[in-house]
Amino acid sequence: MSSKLYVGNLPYSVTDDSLRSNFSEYGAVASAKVMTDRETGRSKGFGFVEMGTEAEAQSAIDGLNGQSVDGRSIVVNVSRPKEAGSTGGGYRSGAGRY
DNA sequence: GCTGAGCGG
Repeated sequence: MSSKLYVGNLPYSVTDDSLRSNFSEYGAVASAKVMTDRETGRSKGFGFVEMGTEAEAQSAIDGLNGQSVDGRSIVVNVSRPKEAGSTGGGYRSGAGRY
């Protein structure tokens, strides 16, 4: 399931609805969650968006990754990318596959 | 009405 997208470097103006709207353009958004600080109530600057399918997720990445939003380049990538190579250390094989 | 780590629960 690589339909989970990690969105980082987001402006504090972005909210769950904003992410959903932005990702909704590229596909069906299963769930959009912006990590807003519970204590201060401000956005942490990153969020998570889960698409219906991986294709839509990749489409959203290809469309929103590295794009300038609010004058800042946002980062859109699959949640917890699997770094191929090294054995052990990091994430275990299973989730994360292009 | 601001600032800035980046993978939530």
